[in-house]
Amino acid sequence: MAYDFSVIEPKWRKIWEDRKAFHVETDESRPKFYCLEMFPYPSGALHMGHLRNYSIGDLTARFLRMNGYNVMYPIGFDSFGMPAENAAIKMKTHPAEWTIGNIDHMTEQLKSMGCSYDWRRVVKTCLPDYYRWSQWFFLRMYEKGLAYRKHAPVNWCETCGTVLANEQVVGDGVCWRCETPVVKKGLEQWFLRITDYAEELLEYLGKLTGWPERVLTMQRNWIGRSEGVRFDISIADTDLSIEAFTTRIDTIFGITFVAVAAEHPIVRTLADRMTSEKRAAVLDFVSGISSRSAMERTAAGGDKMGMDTGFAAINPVNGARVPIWIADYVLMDYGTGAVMGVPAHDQRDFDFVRKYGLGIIPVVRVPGEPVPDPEKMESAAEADGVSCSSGRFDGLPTQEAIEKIGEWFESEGWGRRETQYRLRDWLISRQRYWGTPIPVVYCGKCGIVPVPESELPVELPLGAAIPPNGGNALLGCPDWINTSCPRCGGHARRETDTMDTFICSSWYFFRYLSPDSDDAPFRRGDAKYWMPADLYIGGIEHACLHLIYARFFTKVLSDLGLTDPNLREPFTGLLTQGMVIKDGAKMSKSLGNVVDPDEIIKRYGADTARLFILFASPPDKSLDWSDKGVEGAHRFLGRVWRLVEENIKSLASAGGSTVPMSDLPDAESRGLKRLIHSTIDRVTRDIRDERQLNTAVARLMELCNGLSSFTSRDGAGRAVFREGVESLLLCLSPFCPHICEELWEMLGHEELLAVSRWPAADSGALVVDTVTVVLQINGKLREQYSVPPGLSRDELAERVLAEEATKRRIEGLDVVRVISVPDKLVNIVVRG
RNA sequence: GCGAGGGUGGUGGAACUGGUAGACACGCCAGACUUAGGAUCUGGUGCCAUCGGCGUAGGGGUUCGACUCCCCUCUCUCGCACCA
Repeated sequence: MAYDFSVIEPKWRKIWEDRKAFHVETDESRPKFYCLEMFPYPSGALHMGHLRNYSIGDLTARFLRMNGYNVMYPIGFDSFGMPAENAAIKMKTHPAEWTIGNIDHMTEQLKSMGCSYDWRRVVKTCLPDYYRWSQWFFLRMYEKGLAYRKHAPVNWCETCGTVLANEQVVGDGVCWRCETPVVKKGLEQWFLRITDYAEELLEYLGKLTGWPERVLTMQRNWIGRSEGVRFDISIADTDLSIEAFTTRIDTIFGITFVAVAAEHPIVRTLADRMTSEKRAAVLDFVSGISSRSAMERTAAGGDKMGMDTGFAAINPVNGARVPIWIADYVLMDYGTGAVMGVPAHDQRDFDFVRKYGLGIIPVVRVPGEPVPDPEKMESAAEADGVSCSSGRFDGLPTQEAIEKIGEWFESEGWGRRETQYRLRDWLISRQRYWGTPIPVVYCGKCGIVPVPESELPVELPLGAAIPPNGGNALLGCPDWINTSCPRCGGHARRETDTMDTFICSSWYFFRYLSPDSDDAPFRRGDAKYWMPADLYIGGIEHACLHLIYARFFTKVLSDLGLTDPNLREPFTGLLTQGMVIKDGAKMSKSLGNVVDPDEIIKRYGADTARLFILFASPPDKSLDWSDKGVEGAHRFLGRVWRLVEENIKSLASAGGSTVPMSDLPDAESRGLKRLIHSTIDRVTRDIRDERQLNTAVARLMELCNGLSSFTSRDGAGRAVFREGVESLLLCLSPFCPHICEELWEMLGHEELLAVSRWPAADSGALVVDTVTVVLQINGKLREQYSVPPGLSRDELAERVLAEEATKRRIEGLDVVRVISVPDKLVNIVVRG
């Protein structure tokens, strides 16, 4: 009987399901492991990235299950969002229909992979029994002031017809989904106060030791903390002032101008006090800047644009009058929207001054050198040094000057020290239909009124017709929009914006734990037992999106008292899988280098697909797809199959007992026994400690090769052979579960391999009879010798020096030194 | 520019705290079995060569000994990018 995966794979999936092999429950008496994967968006079909993600996840889940852990390993679908609406228009269907159809298809695909999910726990975020809890969280946050509505300049994507959060504007200022350049628009929108958590989000990054450094750095940069001084600069000959923020208050004596953002409100105020001609010029300049997208603004290659307002600012420390300019490099949404211009010590200010011919005043010098000549400066001196031309602060090292001048500003009442973050509050409104409705109504009398908890969920009207022009379908649902005010009973309008889908994915990993809970989003006890997730596997593209939002949500849930107060982080370990590459580029439809997982599974089986993916490269590195490599993996499984099938009689008669090393009569059997246990040892360490799944596979291939060439299959040898085959199947089963399960059954086992115990390496079987040591002469390899292990430094040197070959090698040479490393080598240093 | 991670055979990739570079696999070559084989099995395969030499992006250093540690340079990928 040949290896026929098309029969074996469905057979075992059915048996696993029938025997509920992967059902899991909260069980305080057992150690838990929560293995979480980034759930897919139901775009239509799985791609190779999914296959890789879930192969790694299933391997982990199966490995830990066999190692005695109570393993939570769930899956779900992140099923709200734009693509469903686009597809609905294109294919003349309804987003719900399209989405549910895709979920069904992808569920079949996921099942065909043989992943050991607890399928009872599937979460679909587009269903009311899920999103009602997103709405419920929103209400809790609204009560606490964490959800609020404000008018602000926001990011607008014309193609998607909606606003976006800052995190969803990527690259050169384009929409994360459709890559349309994003423009600013002033709108009243809902926000979540994630900035309240900026400090903790940053601080706790230091505790996430199981996260890749790369992701931590990206989040650190995104949160962007900086300490500085916020202070007032008064405007000469007016009653006005401007607030500025700086991290380099030590350079305050070097101000030669003040720059404000084009969008800064002071610009209008000042414009109103200008001559009509000047005013028109200024407003024209400002609207020119504002109308450009972020992409256009940065595309100019850093060339800075500015215009003099004609007004002067007064430096608080010395009364110096400096011009106030409008500059396009000053951003309204960071700091105060105004900066003090210190060209001597800030490259941007320097560039600006170069262009517009403003002055330069150096106020920091290199210790031991004179004050630099501003005429001869070629770039700004941004490095620390000592203060100069700064009155009584002269001679202070930069850090000390920052400290002292900051104190001075506070004591004079000119300003205060402050910490700034780049992180902005999370804009969650979306002018889209296919999302979680925001549970508020607008009443003419009462204003914003939250929908009472008892009326949740606010269900999305499924009858809505999707407008072909891409607008929000909810606007076409008057019966849904028009409602009564929960407070006064009068007429009210429902909020027609829905929530950002990243809300859905910010807490789904809690819902998995209590999927049937209908009086709370999840049960506290379940969360206490399972959270935080021990390993989270997914792509790095979510480093500053989902992974920040989910951390924020976890902290909020904890502060709302819904979870243990100590649960501050959702994911202990994070594994960011590498991309799947083909022909040197990421798989993509436009390049035409996509390989369809379905076809691979159909042609070679899921076991082969998984094995190849796990073998071809370490999980966190990119993976080069190779059709030949897949065939190689398939061939290997064929060899494993034949190893059992062709020896089944001998294997069956061997029984289950193992023979200790000392009872093995021949060297070959002892060698195999040693190989078996060193393989178990290495594979276990590779998976558990290093996540080096590719080398784990390599070890198992070596074991298979060793078993294939093993000849003494009688008596004690037969028992060792069987032990080897069983160990191979046990260790290989997390990689390719179906074939291993089938062969396991052929060996006469009734218990499922999937729930069998992972083998333990017998340290007694790891001992070796001899070791190979090498002779080096001046560090170059010359001879190899077999010696007993454990010789001392001197014994080894003596023994190697006594060898004829050694003597020949050093004959007539002057031995200067002999270095001996036990069990490794002897290096003879010679001269002449 | 800043930050992170890489650069090892024809290819994907191994190499524990410095101690036999190239595990394992792909490809290739040769052979066996076959009507045939893109099936399977066996052997070979870093480079140059006659001993021997050279090899982990390049250059320097530390060391008895360096893919591994230190310094410099080049290069690739990813992320951020006027953040005051």
